[in-house]
Formats: sequence, C-alpha cells, structure tokens
Amino acid sequence: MSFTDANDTTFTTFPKPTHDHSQCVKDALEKAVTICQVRGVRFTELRKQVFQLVCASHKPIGAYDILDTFQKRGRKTAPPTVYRALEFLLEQGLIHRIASLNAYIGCNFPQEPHRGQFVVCKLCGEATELVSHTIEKCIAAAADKLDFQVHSRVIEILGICSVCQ
Amino acid sequence: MSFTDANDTTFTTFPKPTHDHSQCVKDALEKAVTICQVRGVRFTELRKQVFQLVCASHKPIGAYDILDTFQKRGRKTAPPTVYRALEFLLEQGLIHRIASLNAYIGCNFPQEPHRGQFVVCKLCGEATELVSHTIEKCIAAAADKLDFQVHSRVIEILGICSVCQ
DNA sequence: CTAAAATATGTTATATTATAACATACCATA
DNA sequence: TATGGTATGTTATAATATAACATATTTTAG
Repeated sequence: MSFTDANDTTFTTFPKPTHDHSQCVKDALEKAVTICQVRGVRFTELRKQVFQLVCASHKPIGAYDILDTFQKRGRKTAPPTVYRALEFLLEQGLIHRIASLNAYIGCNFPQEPHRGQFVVCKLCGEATELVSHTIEKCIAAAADKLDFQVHSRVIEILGICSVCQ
Repeated sequence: MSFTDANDTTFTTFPKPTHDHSQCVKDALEKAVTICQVRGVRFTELRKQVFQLVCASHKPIGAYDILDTFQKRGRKTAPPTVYRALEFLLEQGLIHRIASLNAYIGCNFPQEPHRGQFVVCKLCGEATELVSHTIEKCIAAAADKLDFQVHSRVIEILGICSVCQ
C-alpha cells in the first residue's frame, strides 16, 4: 500500500477502488486504540465514532458532514462536540486537517509523529498522504537560513488523480 | 531584499522594521499596473484599493479586515465586493491566499507565474515568501510517480520568526 | 456615435466553518 | 465516596465565504 522512492519519499498510493475498505477502517481503529492505550489518553466512544467517520472514506470529510451523520443517526449533536473530538484526534496525530478544503482525513502513519503532505484530487475528492524527507530537509534548510523556528507546516497538492484523468 | 541559496531557493527576507514601507507599496502598485496593462486586464480603482490594503503590511490580512477599513472610510461595502476583488488579484498572481490563516498577502514575484511558499510567524504575523525549486522538483517527482496532474499547491510553514524568538 | 454585449460592481440574503461560555456528566484515585 | 480533573452537552454567536439578482460601467461592433 505504501512504498518509498529514490527521492526518499514515502507514498501511500491512491486507494484502489477494489480494496477492502471495511477492513481498512477496522485496522485503523485497532491501531488507534493501541496508540491511545500506550499514551494513556482516552479514546472515548465519541472520539472513536468521529474517527471512524473520518476514516470511512479516503476523501477528506468536513466537520459538518460528521455532524449531519450523527444527526441522521438520531444522535442530537452540536458543532462543539464534533470539533472537540476532531481536536483530540489531530493532537494525537490520528487524523490531519486539509486547510485548503477545511476538511479532515485519517492519517496513514499514526505511529510516527510527522507532518503530512497531501495530494488531493479535485474531481473525485480522494486524497493520499506523502512523507517526503527531501521536502522536509529543504524546508528545514530554508527555515535555518531565515533563523525561523518551524512549528507546523501545511503542504497540500491539488489536481487531478490518475483515475480521473 | 531577496536572494538565492545553494538549494536553489529564492527568499525574501522578513522585512526589516526600518524599511521604507510606503515606497514598498508604491513599487508594488506600479508593478501591478504594468502587469495588468500588458495582460489587457482591468485594474480598476476598487481592485487597486484592495491591492493596496493587502500590501499595506507584510502580514496576511483577512477579507473582513479589508471590509472594515472600507467601511471606516465611509464606503458602504458588502463582502462580495471585497471577495471579488481578491479573486481577481489571486487570478492575476498579484496576491496569494494563506489557507491556514484564511488571509491574503501581496506577492513578491508577480511577474513570473509561480506557486508561492510561505513562512509565517505565529507571534507577529509577518510572513515571507519563498520560491524553492528543490521543493517544486520534489513535488513534481512525487506527482509524476502517482501519475497526478498538479493544478495548485499550498505550502505554508508556521512558526516563530527570528525577531520574535 | 450608439446599441449590444461583456464586464464590473452593488445589494440582499444566506451558506459554511468554527469557537466562546457555561452547565452537566463521567471517571480516576486518594 | 468525596474530589478534582477530564469529557461532553447546550446555547449562542463569531468568522469566513458565496449565491442570486440588480445596476452600472466599459468595450466593441455596426
């Protein structure tokens, strides 16, 4: 599912339409449970449900989509409930926020702390995560030159994926 | 004001507090006028005013800040007026949008089409633009690997600038 | 020069995304 | 089992952005 190229970039490929997605969500959830256990943080039922909704597709999902789903399921929910769960998941690195879409996506490498880099298809909405050490290095070098302390980065590549071309 | 390093990255330095900013805005405006003339697009009074407000500082500025300024000046203005001017300026590459801040900043290299990369200080709000060809190349390589057509990118580095440390 | 078309702006209303502030519930542990 | 910390519920509102339609201005073709 993920591989590393000559440029030292780790990819997840765009998910094949054929892949077993329910398994994919199950795995992610299991991983997340373990991570939270190890860290001694509380992966509550609410947080689990939000996490599962975010992971329910490989398309970034909006906070209000999550809200709508909860409401359709008959759970009376207000925005802060969703946003607080998202905040927790972001802090734990279990999901990422795509700033250019105001949307959230499950993280493919939750074990290791890292800054995600994203490739997002403007047509189908599918997104995939990269971790390019070359880009990291290049940013680090530039920051160093400017004597700038990097706290976080937003790297998002928008365009058309191979399937949609 | 701008220089290029060994990594093939063009920087604008964070603006010195001492620099002659009114001159800086004047220059930017002049450049913009020329660019629009050459392209045969209309740099109307409204667009000029919005451009000048965006360039009035080196901090990214919000659409509603611009709106407020217009209103304080006695001009009755509604959001679409501002957003349409911003849209024009973005299309012409005269300004950039900082997605992680929902804010807009003047472009330092408006002549050449390029994708800006930004370094933004979370304390003082000052921002500076990079154009790193290494990052470009790295992204291009990754996109190529994924058979992905790149339309646009969002690259934003957030942290603390040298002055604020 | 003028009518028609294209472009730009004004105006009203509303959509979308996100947070503040305070109340209540739950849970770990001493 | 009281207590303090953490999580969630609830109400209201802030902040950002766009839709839809009306009017004005500019450009161009005849």
